Amino acid sequence: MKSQPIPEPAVRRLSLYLRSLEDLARDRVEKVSSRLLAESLHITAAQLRKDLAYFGQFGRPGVGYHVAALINELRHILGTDRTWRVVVVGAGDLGRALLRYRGFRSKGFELVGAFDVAEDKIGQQFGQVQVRHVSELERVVSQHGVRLAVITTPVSAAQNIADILCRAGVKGILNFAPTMLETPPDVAVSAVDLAATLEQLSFRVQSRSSGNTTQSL
Amino acid sequence: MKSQPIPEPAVRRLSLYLRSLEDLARDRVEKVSSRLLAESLHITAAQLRKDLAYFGQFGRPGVGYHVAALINELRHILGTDRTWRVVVVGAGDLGRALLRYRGFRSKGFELVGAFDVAEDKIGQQFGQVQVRHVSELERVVSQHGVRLAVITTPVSAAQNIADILCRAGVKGILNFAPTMLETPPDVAVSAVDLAATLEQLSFRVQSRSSGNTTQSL
DNA sequence: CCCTGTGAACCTGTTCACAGCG
DNA sequence: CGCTGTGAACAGGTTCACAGGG
Repeated sequence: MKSQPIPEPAVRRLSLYLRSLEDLARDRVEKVSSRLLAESLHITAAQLRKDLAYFGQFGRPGVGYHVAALINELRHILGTDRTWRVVVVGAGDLGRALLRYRGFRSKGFELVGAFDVAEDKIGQQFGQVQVRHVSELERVVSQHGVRLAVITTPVSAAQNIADILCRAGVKGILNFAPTMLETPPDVAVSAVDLAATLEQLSFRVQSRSSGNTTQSL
Repeated sequence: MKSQPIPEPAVRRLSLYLRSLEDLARDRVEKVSSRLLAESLHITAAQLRKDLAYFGQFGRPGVGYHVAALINELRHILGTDRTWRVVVVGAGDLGRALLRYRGFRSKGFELVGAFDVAEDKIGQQFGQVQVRHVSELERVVSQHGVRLAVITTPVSAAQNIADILCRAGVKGILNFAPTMLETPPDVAVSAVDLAATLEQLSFRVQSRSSGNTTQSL
């Protein structure tokens, strides 16, 4: 495995491969070919093999990939073979929905804190965590070594929260506020813009150039 | 404006341009150069000009773009200059959060129906709409000519719901269930996979190759 | 023979640099 | 002179096709 520049789209697809592999493992499938794994994802087999090849040699010619082994490899590559502590800032409808979502834990993410400024939300419990005031955010994040955060605040608060998070040592932010966050270069930001995603659909439907491409952020 | 193949990423950026322009309009800014509009989005001015050029000539040399006019153009291109009726299937935490989210209306999307199978949810009101049983889904969608839908059901139900939606005439699906939907080629699917998005962050943080790229689905 | 890993060819999208208009 | 629109050069990703292992 030589150190190469990894295509960004390849990393996105890794998550899809992992999800499919976990499905296969649940069905007690032990090995799988690139063809079989790729086709349900509407990806070519060559693409899948090349994506994996950026990170190492995991398959066996004539056989395919060992499902359990590849799952472990992918989790290791993605960094989810250990648990990441995550805080959620903004306990509105969306924030609360995320706090109660049970799909994160098994993927290696543990929601350890929720924050808001509204007095009536402070102290309420959603999922496993109680909502604290934002004034405690910086202390909690740095004390617990939290490195990932989710922002579900209104646009008006988002940049300020991002600044606090960066000061406290967060290295990755999942941003649901429809605004561009300015962060230091060592802090990664992924944005989920629901309105923009609907606009994409609108465009594709309207222009009938629809190609049924499923994109996963 | 010649008919060309439009780069898919260009369309995604259109939503970002539109959002920035709407911000400018709110601040009573009347014209803007490609440089100014691009820089806050961390995009090059040439990129922005080329993206717009796929759709027409909207700027004036020496001046820039007229904010209000370009907003209208972009809305027209995206198809959001008219209102799209949207149904939400799955009234769990996430579905309810979307139903209450007020950011869709102003972008041209109107949530007109919510559906679930849980008896205790049927009849409850979230946002402007009441939850109906999924058995009514096909009828409501086809009667009202709904063409966009959001799926927030568990994975186990998602494909079945997608089939119903497609039968009823839906042409675009925003899918939050972490599974690949099979749809006819004339139905567009956009997927938002929250766990996968966190995995991307995990990877970027872990490998410290973080380049602070904000991607918007 | 089936399947992986991979260089090479291909294609798509981005950046550059400049002609031309206001 | 500033700024747009655009062909041309460039970069990044994807697909192809095949060598080689089991």
